[in-house]
Amino acid sequence: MRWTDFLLPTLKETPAEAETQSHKLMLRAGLIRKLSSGIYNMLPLGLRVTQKVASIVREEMNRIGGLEILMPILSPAELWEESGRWGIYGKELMRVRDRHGRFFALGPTHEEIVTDIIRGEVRSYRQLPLTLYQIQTKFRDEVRPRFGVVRAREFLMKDAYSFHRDEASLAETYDKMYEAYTRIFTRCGLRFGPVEADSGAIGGDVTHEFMVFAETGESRVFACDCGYAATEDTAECVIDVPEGSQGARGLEKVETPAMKTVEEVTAFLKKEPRQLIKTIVYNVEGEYVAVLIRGDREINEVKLAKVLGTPNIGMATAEDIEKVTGGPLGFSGPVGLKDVRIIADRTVTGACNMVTGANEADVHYVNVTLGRDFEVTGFHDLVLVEAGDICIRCGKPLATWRGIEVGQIFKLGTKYSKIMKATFLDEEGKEHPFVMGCYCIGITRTVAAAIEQHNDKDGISWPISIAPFEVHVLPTNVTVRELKDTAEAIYNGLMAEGIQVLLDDRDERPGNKFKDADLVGTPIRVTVGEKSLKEGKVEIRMRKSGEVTKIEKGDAIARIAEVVREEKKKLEA
RNA sequence: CGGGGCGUAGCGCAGUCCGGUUAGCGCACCUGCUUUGGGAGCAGGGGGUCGGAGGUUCAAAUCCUCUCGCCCCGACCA
Repeated sequence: MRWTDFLLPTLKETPAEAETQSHKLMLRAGLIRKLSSGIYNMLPLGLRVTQKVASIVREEMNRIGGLEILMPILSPAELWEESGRWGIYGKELMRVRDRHGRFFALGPTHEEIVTDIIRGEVRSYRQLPLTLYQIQTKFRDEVRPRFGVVRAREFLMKDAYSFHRDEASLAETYDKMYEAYTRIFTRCGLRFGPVEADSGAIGGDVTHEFMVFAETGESRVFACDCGYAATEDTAECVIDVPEGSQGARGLEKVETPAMKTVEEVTAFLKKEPRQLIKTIVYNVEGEYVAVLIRGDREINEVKLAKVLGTPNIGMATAEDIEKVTGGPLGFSGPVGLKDVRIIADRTVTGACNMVTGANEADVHYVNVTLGRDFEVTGFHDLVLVEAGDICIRCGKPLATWRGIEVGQIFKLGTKYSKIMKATFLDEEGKEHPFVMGCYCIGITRTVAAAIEQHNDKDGISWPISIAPFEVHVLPTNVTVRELKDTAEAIYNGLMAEGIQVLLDDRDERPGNKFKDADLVGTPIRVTVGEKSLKEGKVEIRMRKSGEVTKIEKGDAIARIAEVVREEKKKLEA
């Protein structure tokens, strides 16, 4: 491609709206332009990268036997009502109405639609397993679109769905997907990690998220050298449980004037936060539940929601707390608490001689002991893991890092097939619901994640597998005949080798061209300038290392083609 | 939805508090000349409903009311 025939609008200054490196660089290097909040135009350069990522994904899906299909973006409300998600998906589901007043959803994901296809077309166990996938625009009315294409309201996603006769078959496909995902992100040149995760609105029990390591990532992950890795929502850790209740001292009330926080109370009583039990009252769909956790730890609300069996939980208001406990906010405790379900984190197991609120203003209890002074209906793992906590697999401390979630794989089971009555017949003619899995990858998000990992002060530095061009040919001055002709010859020669080349044939000063070349980030740059050409040479410069080698003009095409092959080889999975 | 901030040329901004020339600067763009190895110089030029609507005033980018959009922080997720 000749630059002068292309639309590649680079920006010297960063638009004010951009916060993260990937967003800034996608705008500056002319990959995208914003149309509206969370909605982007994909310019030619951006599309080239997106399509490269998509084709790597397609190759790997096909390799494990996936069949590509294309489902419509618009889907009738009835299908969503059947699964129950028309109601529970919430405001994130974009809805439109046709001229007859019928409602449609703009697909955020397609479980209902594939399930509908399969229940119509597949009758026999002989047709299983079956994996269908598509690469398509998805819509989610995000509460807060952010970071450009990373959290957009309209984005490109690969979504695959597998159908099985039993869990064993699902497990097999799940493992193949896991490996395919590993190959995909490796081929894209990303540093990433699969982590155990929460299944959220899509449902199912077993699920892994694929995280690309990035400082600006929205997700926090805990990981251990032994291979254990999980998101903040699901991470578990070993809790040091104190000894039993021998040595319990007598329960006592103490004055704690205006001291509401753990820090205030423990400092006043000359105790450690871990000697106190926090009591947090939650409003669970109109009912109140008191949740106990040791004073030095925080509650993980995702775990709590799972234990309570509903995502609709929130902290009770100050007024509700007075009503429920009889005391003001900040002085709640389990002792004498009536008519409220009390559950506790494992840190409360064996609680002895602890401090708690007394459910009256400015008073706390000391020497509170489990079993003697209060009871709980159950112990659960509700703790929010922190860096340094102990790994449940190997006993070493957990490390923490941030990541961008680029894909997730789920074992759905029969959640959708049961409710939508999608069944097949086994050898004995017995009817069973399909066992399902679903597997997605954010294609446009992967592009952003790649930039987030591969950039420096000068711009993007693409892994060659997803670079919009493999080689950037840069004549320093196109008004000089010899420079122009040499550059053109190399350009044509490389194209004949099947290499994707961008020729900067603009009549610009060299400085501008160098700056733009670094910004756009093509991995290999060939500089055709007067200095070297006098000696009959051209220069190869690697974008990532800055390393320059001079080569004979006559060897250029063969040598460059070789460098391209070497670079590609490094990213093979 | 709650909290904070911003809308002035394609991009980045000043001017707004304290109303008063023809609304300004840098970059980008067009023409010409010079220049050509890391974001050139000179000269000339084009481009604005000052987000929108209403109001106050002799006079509004500037003051008041309403409204729309965008960004950031929190609850969501590929």
